Amino acid sequence: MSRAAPGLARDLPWVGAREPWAVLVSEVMLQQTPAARVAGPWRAFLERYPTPAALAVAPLSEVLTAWRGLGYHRRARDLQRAAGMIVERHDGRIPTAVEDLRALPGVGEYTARAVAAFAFGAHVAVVDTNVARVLARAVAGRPLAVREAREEAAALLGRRDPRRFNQAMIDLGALFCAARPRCGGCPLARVCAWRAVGGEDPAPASAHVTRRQAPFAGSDRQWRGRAIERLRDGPATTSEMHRHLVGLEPARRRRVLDGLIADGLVTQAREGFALAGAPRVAR
DNA sequence: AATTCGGGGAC
DNA sequence: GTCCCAGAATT
Repeated sequence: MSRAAPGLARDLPWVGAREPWAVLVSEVMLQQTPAARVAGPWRAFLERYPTPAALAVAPLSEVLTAWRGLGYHRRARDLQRAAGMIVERHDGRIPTAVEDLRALPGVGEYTARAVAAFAFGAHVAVVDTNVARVLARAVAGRPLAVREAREEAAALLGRRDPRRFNQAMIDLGALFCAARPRCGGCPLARVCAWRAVGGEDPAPASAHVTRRQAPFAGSDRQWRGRAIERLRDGPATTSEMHRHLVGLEPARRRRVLDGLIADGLVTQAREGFALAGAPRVAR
């Protein structure tokens, strides 16, 4: 495995990986999830599901358990659906074209381009939250629209190696040009447009990347997570589930559980609830 | 264009 | 406590 410049790149296991399935799994796990938290689950997931075909035939309940610690459980569902599409439509191999990658569930503009660049060496630039900050601050010194950010990234890429360029941009954004800037030691400090221009931080208003989130405490999201976590230990009777969600008013409890069922993450039988796709257990 | 979706670490 | 994380789908 190749490795980016020591001292700049973080020690993350997927950096330098080129196997397309491994790259796709990493990029999906990294969506809105701190990189440091992904490392462990990524290795374990690939060991358990080394190919798209292996994931496609697994019970979703098992996949959701392998997803523990990552959150955003619909990503796991979509990744499994993507694996099924890869098996059926692409002969089990990850498609190479950005357009075909983009058609997979859970694969948006960033992820499609990241897989194309990192797995296949395609000559495309990625713009994630890290890159968007670097472009807005160091390059432009002003807020950038989504389209402008993509154009700036492509222009900067030029004829460089897309793997190293994109990784370097991401690492600059993660290590120095972070949400809370750490300009001391930043390799770009001498040429940074924002430092030259001054004024307000141009990053938050750029590229629709830094959006504020609703409070998590007490939210439906928190209760959904609590319900999923309970079901990772196995099926729950209705009363067991209600006991586990104590403190949640019945109307919201119904909404939360119905939402999980509508998302295809949970099934409800007359005995109670279980993670979707769980093998039937005789009693 | 605005919401929804997890959960934990940094501060 | 607040902020934010290698976004995407839905409404």
